[in-house]
Amino acid sequence: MRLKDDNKKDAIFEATIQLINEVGYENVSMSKIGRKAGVSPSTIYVYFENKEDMLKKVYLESKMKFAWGMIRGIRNEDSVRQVAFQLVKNVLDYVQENESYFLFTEQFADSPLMRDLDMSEINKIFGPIYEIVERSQKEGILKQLPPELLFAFGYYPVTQFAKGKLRLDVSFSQMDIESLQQMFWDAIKV
Amino acid sequence: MRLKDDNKKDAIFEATIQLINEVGYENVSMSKIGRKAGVSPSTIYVYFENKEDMLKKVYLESKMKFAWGMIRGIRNEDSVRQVAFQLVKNVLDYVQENESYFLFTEQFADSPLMRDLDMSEINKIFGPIYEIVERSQKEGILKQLPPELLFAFGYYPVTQFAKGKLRLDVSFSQMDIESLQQMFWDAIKV
Amino acid sequence: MRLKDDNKKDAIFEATIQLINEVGYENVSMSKIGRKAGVSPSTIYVYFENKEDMLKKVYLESKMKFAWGMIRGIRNEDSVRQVAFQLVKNVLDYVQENESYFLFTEQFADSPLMRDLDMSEINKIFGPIYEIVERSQKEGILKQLPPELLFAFGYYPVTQFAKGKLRLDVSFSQMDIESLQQMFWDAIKV
Amino acid sequence: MRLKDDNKKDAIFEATIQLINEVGYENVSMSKIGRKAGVSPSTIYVYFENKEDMLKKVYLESKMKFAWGMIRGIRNEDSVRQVAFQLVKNVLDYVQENESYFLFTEQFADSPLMRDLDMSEINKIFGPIYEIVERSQKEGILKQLPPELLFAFGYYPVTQFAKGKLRLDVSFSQMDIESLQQMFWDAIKV
DNA sequence: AATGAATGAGAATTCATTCAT
DNA sequence: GATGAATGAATTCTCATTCAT
Repeated sequence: MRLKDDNKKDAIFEATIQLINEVGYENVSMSKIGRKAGVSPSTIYVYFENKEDMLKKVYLESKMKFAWGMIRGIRNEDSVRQVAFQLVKNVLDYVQENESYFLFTEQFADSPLMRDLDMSEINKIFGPIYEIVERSQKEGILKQLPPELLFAFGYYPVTQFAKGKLRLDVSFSQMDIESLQQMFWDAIKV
Repeated sequence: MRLKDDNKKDAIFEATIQLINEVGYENVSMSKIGRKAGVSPSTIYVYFENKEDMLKKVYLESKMKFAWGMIRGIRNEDSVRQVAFQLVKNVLDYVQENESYFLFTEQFADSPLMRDLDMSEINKIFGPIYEIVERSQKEGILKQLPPELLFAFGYYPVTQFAKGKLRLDVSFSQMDIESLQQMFWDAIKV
Repeated sequence: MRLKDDNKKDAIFEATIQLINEVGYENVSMSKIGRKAGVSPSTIYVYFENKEDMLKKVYLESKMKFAWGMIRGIRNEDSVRQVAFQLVKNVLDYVQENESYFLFTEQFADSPLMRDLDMSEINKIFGPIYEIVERSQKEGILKQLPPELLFAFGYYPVTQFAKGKLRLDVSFSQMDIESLQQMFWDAIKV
Repeated sequence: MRLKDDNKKDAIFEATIQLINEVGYENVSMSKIGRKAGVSPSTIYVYFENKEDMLKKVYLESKMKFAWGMIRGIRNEDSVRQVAFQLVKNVLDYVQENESYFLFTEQFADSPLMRDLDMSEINKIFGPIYEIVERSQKEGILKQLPPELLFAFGYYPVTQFAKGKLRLDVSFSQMDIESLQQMFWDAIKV
């Protein structure tokens, strides 16, 4: 009996992400993924129930990776201003270092396929940040608004800006980073 | 010889948008679109070169509609603060009044299909706004940053927030609107 | 616009029956049927919903043909003995003249696929026979048993006997026919 | 080295029959059979050459079982009338007590898969019956016809009748049994 | 212009069988 | 002997597009 080979699963993950970024979801077939991953298309069905199951799992893993990237280096005792600046920096770093993972998730963000996924595991990762926000709101440093609204200004403009740069194949300047950090901070601080 | 019938073209546009929102892009076929539009699938090829051509045209038209919605009621003589507030309001109004058009464009925003589209016609619509921004930067009211960066804070957080609400099928409160307006303004003003 | 071509439908019917007799149900694929019928496999889907739908329709049509063959030449004023003899003769004639249709239906008689088919249309064809049976039972000529039980002795031994002969590729002698008729009659008469 | 395990072989037999009755031949795969039998699909290949070989062996074994069931309790010194009545009774009893075996064989009776099987072993079981028939024909009790023709009236109407009852999930009444016995007897006796 | 029939190409998936342990 | 992983070959079915009218 052969043992299940984790390399194969990883190769399928990687091939899926690369291919979808290269040719778009609508042009990705199981046999193309298999070919790129170096396995038979039917082997994919040893590791996943079907195409949808596979895509969802790749998506969740990518999101999880992103979440860990976002909170990297943030400590509970940091000032909320520091945290805000760090978040923006982390997002930009992650996007740049994990371009293909990032673009893959963006392409599925609005797909009906990814509705109703259980994101609770991922959201838990942001627990510490929520605590800092709450504390800072009590201290009167942050606007008294739902945290989601505050996050929105640190996440969406940053990722969309980054996406534009990736498409043009240019990297971010130090000034870009500082501008985004400052604007985020101005948006959420009292 | 009958003339090409604009009603039919419109029916095809509308059917495409509705269908894609209902069942997702991957489940939309030319014959389903034809059926919903009340025409034969082959009739679609009288009006469009092929499926891709059609989707691109529907996408561009939707984006155009959105652009007009965004600058609605904005006049050159308005203060930039007024303009900023109006933009946020316009986005939210448009999204709410044109849900299916909006969701359709969002679903394709990151699709490789829509890469390399000529958006210059659409960008022209924002000409007056660019002028106001430039003027305000000279007057020292707005941060001295690329306009795209400024816009990013008035567009992405707002649309993503709106999308979340649409998914939950709830509308925006007056406080939601004011919060988004104020945060946008705080982010871009000096 | 091309018109639907009844020849194509017939060709598909015929090809299905021939193929299933030649290689068995488990080895018949839509593409083999298409090839034999001289059409593309996808053309079959213009005429039928799917494989199951097609098989059911071919089955029902074959059964209908058989039913008409069974009552051929039987008139209400015939004596029940005459009718019984005629039925046996008709079955044998039909089987011999429509070997492929007959063998096709036999192969599906016990298939789960053909459960729950609406046979009412077909059963109606036997209405006149039922009347004769009823009449004869009142007259004390036939055994007082459910008609299905009576029919069973005129149908199953005859078809199964015929099937055996077909397999050996021999035809029925006059004596075979007369024996089956007499045995049927002895079984059901009082 | 372990020995081939008859329990496993039996489990595979049983699983095959149950599964085919439950979901139909077209939906039965080697791995489903393995799962139901509690063995790996590849284990089946230890006991059988391939799927076809396995099905044929299961079929032959089932037929053998049926044959033994049919001659149960019949002794050479019984009168032929007794024998005829007993045969009908035996068939009905067997069908009722071994529903899944019986339905399994019926489903394959006309399948090309089961053509060209060597049934001589099974036919030998009926030797004693043939002797009784021959004797009775000499004594002028039975019609002077090929035994197969005589058997046909004791076997096919009975099994088909029984199958109809099984489908409706009802059992046979004493009157059903007696009717079938009497009709069989009337059909074959002089 | 309009259309329903027709189809080649390709999709996801299944499966009997073999492989490696 | 026993097994789960692996796969080539095949299956059903869909679909964008073209054809013939």
